Amino acid sequence: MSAESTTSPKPELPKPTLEGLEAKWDAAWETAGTYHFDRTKTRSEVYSIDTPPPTVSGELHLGSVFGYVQVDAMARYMRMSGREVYYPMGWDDNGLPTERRVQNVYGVRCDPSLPYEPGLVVAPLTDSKDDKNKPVQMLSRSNFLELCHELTAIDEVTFENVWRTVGLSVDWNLTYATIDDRCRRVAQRAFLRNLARGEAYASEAPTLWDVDFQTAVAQAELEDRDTASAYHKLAFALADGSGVIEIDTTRPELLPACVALVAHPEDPRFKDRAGTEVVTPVFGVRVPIVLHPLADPDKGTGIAMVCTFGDTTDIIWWRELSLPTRSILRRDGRLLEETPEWLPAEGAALWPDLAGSGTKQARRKIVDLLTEAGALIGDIRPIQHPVKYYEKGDRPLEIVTSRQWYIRNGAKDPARSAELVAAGRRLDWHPDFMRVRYEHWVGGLNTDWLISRQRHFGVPFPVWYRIDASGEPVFTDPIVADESALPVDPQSQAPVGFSEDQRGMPGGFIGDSDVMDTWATSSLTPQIVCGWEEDADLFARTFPMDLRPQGPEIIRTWLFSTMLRSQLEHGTEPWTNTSINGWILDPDRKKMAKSKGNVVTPAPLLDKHGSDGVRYWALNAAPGIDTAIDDNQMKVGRRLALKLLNASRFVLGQGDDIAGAVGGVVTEPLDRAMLAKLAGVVAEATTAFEGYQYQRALERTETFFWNFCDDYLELVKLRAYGDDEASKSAKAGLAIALSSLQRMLAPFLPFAAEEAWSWWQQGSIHRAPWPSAADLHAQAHGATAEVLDVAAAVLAEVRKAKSVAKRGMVTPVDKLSLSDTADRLDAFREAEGDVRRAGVIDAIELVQADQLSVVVELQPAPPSADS
RNA sequence: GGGCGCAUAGCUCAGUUGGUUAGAGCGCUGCCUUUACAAGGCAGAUGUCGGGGGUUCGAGACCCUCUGCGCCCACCA
Repeated sequence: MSAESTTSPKPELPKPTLEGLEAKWDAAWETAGTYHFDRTKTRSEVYSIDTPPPTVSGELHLGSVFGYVQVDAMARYMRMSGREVYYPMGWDDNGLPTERRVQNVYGVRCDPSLPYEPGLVVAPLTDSKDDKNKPVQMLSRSNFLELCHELTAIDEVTFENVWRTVGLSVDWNLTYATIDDRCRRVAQRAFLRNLARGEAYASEAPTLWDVDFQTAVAQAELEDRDTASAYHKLAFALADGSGVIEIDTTRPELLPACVALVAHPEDPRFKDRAGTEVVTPVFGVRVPIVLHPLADPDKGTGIAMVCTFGDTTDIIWWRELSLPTRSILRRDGRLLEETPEWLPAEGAALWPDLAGSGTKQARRKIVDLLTEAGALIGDIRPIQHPVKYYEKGDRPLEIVTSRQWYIRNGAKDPARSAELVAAGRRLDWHPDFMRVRYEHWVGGLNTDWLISRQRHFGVPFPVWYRIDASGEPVFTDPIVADESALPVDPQSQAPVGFSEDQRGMPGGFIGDSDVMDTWATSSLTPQIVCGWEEDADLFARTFPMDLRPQGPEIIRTWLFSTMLRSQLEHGTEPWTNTSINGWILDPDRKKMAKSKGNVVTPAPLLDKHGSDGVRYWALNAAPGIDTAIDDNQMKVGRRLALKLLNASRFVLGQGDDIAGAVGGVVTEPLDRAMLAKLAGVVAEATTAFEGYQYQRALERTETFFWNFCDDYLELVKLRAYGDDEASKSAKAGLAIALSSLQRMLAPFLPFAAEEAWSWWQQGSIHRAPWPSAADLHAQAHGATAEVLDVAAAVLAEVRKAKSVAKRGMVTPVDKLSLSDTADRLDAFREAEGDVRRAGVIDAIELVQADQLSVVVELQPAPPSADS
């Protein structure tokens, strides 16, 4: 073998580049089925992941990429460590976000009273003037639903492309959408079972209501927003004519709905007046003074106006004090058209002017009336106070009475609540402190889970109601669908024993017109993906699942409700682990949110830094830890990926049979020391991954890899040239370490790792076995890392001396004096030849001493041309 | 009002059950085109570990307390 053939990189090795790796390897993995689930594996061999189905609404944001990449790194580690990973992907396309998006994109609204128009084509709105001025187009329910399906199908393709670009190792044969047939079947089946067991029930009750979307909302979907409001002090005349009682209210427009005044039972100012009556100003309605401990003597004037219904406390007072119901709001948030029958003549006379007003308009009018009547005392005092909103809504929630479906969630059942807390404690949480949020939520529930929504694009309740002879629906005894017929649409299908022409007729039936909230379906993702009641074989291999990854903000919704459904249906936890990702913060450390307008989309960053670069940034954050968006970290990741390619290229240029060197024997002390050190890093990384601490595995691996490049590679590269035993040992060391390092970086940098692996190995690195610390230890033949540590330390001193002297690294060293302990001098002697070559050192003097000290005498600089 | 988390270099963050002189990257400064890598490499400077108490032979880490920030929850007249 000639000298040239071993001293330059082989020409056929490609010039390392990160460009295009994403598309290249995504296609290759798809073709090879690299991530296809092997369903011959048994439950103990399988690692199943309950992937969060992202809401399909336009664009993914960087926060999603952050969380999903962290899960993917775990999935890749699990796969390499020998588990068969079950990794599906879902799309949450069911529900309000999709309806809202369809309304905006196409300029349409749903009117369920319209007939279906087959073949109707609706084009998305453009930015043109014509489209902007176009009136809203009203569509039948079926046409509207068709558009929902059409748009989500487009969005799902976009989403899948992003996920493929960031390298999620999902099995793309295993996708679901929360509105698809399978999900509707599972959601309806689970509901029917809840109903049969008494866990689901319908109830007519006051509920929080969004007047824009015209639907009920659940406790979990509420958020408080600080909202401008104002105190109005109103005078209520005592019915016996002996004076007035003043109350403060922020909702004067609800005065016609006032049913009582309430004070604290111990409040000396009011307790003796309990049972007496006052007269509402302007409207002249007589209402009682009542006592209840929730009335706070320190708030306002210490006595409050109870209306049906101004806030949730009103509901409690109304229920516990058996007050009458006097609702004045319609479901669209406007005042009733017809004059309320409880108003006396004086109040009734005012109504025609108020009827149909929005709440703001009504407030102005009633304030004017109060002012005229002299019943508004003092100034209106503006305040900011928290008001309940639907998290996706724009106007404060109102409270209306309506018939809704609920699932018992422990809010009214301490035993069930305790079971749910206990189930949460059997889960392994990553990080553990997130468990507290779950426990607080379970403990703080005050109503059962309201699952019905008065919307269109969702899973229908699979029930119908008989219509009695007088034409009224009978809600007490619903007709339920048969499980074998699911999914059903009671709006378009008749129940067994009836025909479609009996719909709405006396003696006939009507279908339940509500749909389930999205969470009522997504709380069943383990049942959906594992084939509950549809694929018993798959279910046995995948359920209960291993991991539920998700965001912290949906512990109260998704995590809790999934736990609840699984407990109710299976009596078990749906998974054994849950990992909760942190937030993405913008560079000012503010949470990224659409409402703040600081959302960052992933595409430009992926383009600029490459998927491996973006992944590196995301994977530096531990589970549950918030992270600021940081371009620098992405650059560092990109550089690490490029370094992996370059180092691989270099090692693979060390001979024709470098792949064979993986099976070689490492004999030289320096090489053995390196493998000993590597074995330790593998052990640490493995332990870290098993504890879901992927970021620690990355940090340890990365540190070793840079030291490997800076020190070990430099120390052995000259020895590796050649064909003697020492050269073979170096090549074996290089090959074994490279193979290990590529695999250890593969979960983090799947594209660069696969590219470098493909240069010398068969098959995908992502199906290659995770390196074994024990094997590496055996190959090190009992060595410790000391020889490498000493040699690297001395080489660093030599480099430093040259750097301080502002000389090049190839500058020869005339003499090196090394002082150190006897043990470390012995270790140094083992690698003396390597250090001598790497540092270009002539003479070496060793002096026994207490600690390391190095004196470097450089060859004198040649006379400089310009000095 | 209650709870959880965070506070370490100019910036972003490590620092596992307490244990030598607290680390990395970015940024900054200097040097080097060297045979894998100049979109690179090598090297250098940089800290009252938020404040105050306490436990301990020893505290960035454990306890108490205060301050600031973030998030979650809460019946918000």
